[in-house]
Amino acid sequence: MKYNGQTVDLPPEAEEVAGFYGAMIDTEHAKDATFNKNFFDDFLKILKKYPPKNGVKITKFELCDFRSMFDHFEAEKTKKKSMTSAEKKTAKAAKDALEAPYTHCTLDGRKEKVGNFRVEPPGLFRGRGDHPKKGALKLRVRPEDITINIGKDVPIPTPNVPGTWKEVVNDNTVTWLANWVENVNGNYKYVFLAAGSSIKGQSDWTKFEKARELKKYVDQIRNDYNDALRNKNMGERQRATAMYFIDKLALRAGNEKGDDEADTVGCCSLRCEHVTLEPPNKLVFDFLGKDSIRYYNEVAVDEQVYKNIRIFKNGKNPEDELFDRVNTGALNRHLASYMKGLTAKVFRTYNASLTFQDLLDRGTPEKGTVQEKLNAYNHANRMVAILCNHQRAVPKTHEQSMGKMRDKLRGLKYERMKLRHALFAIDAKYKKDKRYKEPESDLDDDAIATHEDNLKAKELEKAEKKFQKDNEKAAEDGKEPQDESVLKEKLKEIEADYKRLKKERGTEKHVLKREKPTEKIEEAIDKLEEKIKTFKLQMEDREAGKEVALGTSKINYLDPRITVAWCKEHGVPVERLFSKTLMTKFPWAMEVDMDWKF
DNA sequence: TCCCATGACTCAGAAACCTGTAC
DNA sequence: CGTACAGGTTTCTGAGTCATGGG
Repeated sequence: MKYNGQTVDLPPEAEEVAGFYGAMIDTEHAKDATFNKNFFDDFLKILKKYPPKNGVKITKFELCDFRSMFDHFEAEKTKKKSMTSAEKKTAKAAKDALEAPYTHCTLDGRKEKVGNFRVEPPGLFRGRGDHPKKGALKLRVRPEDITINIGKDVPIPTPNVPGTWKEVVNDNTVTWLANWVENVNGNYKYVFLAAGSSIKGQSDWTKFEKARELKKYVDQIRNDYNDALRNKNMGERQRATAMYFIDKLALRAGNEKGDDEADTVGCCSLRCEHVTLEPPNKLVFDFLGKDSIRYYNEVAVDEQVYKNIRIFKNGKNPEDELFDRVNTGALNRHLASYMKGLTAKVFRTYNASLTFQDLLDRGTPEKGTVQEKLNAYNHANRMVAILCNHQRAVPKTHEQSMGKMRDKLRGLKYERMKLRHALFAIDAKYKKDKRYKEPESDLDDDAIATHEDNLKAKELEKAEKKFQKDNEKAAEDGKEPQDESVLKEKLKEIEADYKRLKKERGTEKHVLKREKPTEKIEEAIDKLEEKIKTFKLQMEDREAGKEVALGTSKINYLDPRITVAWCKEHGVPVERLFSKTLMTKFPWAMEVDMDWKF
């Protein structure tokens, strides 16, 4: 790196930290003031211990230049990319062989896959949202930091780097294999078994069975909280209102958070500023939830809920707690009084899976194609993801791919228009036919001209390419190449075709290249009509789903047995919906029969 | 008895990686 | 038939939930 234009000769310990930042100068993190401050504070501490060997004094972040480090990492990436596939394969095999001893463990005599067997490498803490500690240096973890949890009387594994374990315990009441305390927030980090392990599978099954059990109690719970919405005791009334939100809106419980964390909220920790009243009965929620993801929802609510929120907000400041007499502990204890193990998060699982089952039952076309059924499935999946507010960043290529789709749609409409005009040219009576009246609204003369230009350009290019290829082939076969005039003739033909099309513009008449009887044209229009319709739907779907993440609900909230049973009932291969990892995550769900319901 | 820190687990989106497909 | 790249899959680790236990 450079400082104030001067090259800095850093010892490896300091160079590593500078490199962590250098690799990130092109990211959003490097534009964040908190991130930069935290990084630089920690960098200075490291520099104090490992000062530049050439005596440069680093004191100001603004004078640091990490560009050369960034370029270095980019070059490394490019080098890696440019390896031949054979080289990549060898490199991967070598890495796999090195890691093979650590990927599995023995649990009760069975071989089980370990999830995160690599310890987290050092780096800069990538806190989400306005995390006050983002950018802080996350230290390298050494054996001395790690506690391992193994069976009694089994040999103690040797660390793969020099050092000795912090501690070796034999605790069979927990599922972790190793843990350490991370230095930035003081949180525990664990090595667990993989998602497909027996332990995780068992726990997943329990989770969904618990959610199903809620079905037996949910009516009573709803009756009770609806009554309690009017309770004279404000604590009870607040709790009932909170339960209403957790149940109807699938909000998270909302534990209290500290000052050293990002300011995010859930149900119990909502502040007055997060909910506004919109007469006569609408509430507008606007707050940052888990991962600092915005929750925005305008929703019509029960009249009494609306009144309650007005009462709870009365006389309070925006930054005051909306439910000042409710906390997650008390709420969960209340829920547990209905059913053993019932907590706020069970409602999310319950409502997600039940909604999904219901949408599938009502929305799957019995006689549709597999694709149509898959569309119904994805739609149901999306509705659940929206309910749970599972978001993603809009894909970088979204606008581009929408543009391409719009072009394609215009192309289809153009084709349909030409077919209609062909009918009109044959018999003017078709103009009166309702079916062919609909004008292509987004196909004005300009659009048509552009489209035809594009088509022409493509055809010309294609013709040239074909000509070249034919000649190459001829040369290979030892034949004479075609004369240049053949190509010229062809190009001329194309030009003439488009000249004709240009003349047709505005006449509502078209002569097909190959003559067709009117029935055939009508048939073709119908087919095209269908194609346009489904394509439009596809476009709308893509636009509506650009910010919705489907994976989270599929992995965590939707009982996999719903999917398996649905697949069996509708003859859809499960592999179309579950990736390899999901297949290994849900082996316990695969045997249900087709009429299983959540 | 309550409250609050601790600990262990699930759930979350981004980034890295891989793969199928359109050209 | 190779290649580029878009979109799907897997990995990574941060951010929640919630039970427990000790003061």
